[in-house]
Amino acid sequence: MLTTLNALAEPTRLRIVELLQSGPRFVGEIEKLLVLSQPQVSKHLRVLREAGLVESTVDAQRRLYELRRQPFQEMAAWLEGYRRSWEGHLDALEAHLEQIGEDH
Amino acid sequence: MLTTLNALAEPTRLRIVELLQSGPRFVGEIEKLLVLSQPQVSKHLRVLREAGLVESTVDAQRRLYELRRQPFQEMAAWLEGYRRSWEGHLDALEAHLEQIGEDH
DNA sequence: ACCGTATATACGTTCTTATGTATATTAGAT
DNA sequence: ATCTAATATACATAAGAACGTATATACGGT
Repeated sequence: MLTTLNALAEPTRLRIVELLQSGPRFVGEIEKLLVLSQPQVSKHLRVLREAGLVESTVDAQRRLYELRRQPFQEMAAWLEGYRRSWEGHLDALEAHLEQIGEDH
Repeated sequence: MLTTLNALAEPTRLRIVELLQSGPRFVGEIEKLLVLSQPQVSKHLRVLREAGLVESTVDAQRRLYELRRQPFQEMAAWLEGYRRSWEGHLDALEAHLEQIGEDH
């Protein structure tokens, strides 16, 4: 979770991830679309790759980068814990409704 | 989103947030439970507070800190975008099955 | 074999941020 | 009014990370 959060908590990397949400892109595409220097893109992609957020496939001398599902699923699962911890805090009405629905 | 991610992308702060998931705590409690220096706790709580992740209420000279729901809900909503983008991206087989089932 | 294109890496520099130590603030108790 | 407890802040230092510039690597085309 920490490595995922750390990778995303950088403005440029978050922009790259947001871009990749629309589909896979080559390094050069990212560079031009987001107006970044080429080494900057490669460096950030490396961090994202090592964090498991993206993976690349080779196409001649170009590399196509795309998002991996897993870390996003893990974040969602992690957030579930918080959602539940709040759901668990039932107020009087909710507790009553819970009670009523119990044996259905 | 960035400020939220940034606040969470620090080991000590993430530990504090995880602790607060179990319920509100005083600064001194956090300090002892996580074995941190007092200024360290205050500083991190400040970052979390300014990022909107926690809020504090005053009780005599102590301050009770607790999580705020909003940023977690926002993260969940943000992740929804990614979940949907994958649901939408059908591969060849899925697209075919989709095609077949079209007029049912 | 050579050249150009695409991407990655190395290195130095700067900026940000976490930490420790010391001190300020605030509130309650005596 | 003074003392103590709880928390926040200031300042200096150190560690990590991002950026730019230069260079290396890998691959296709000629």
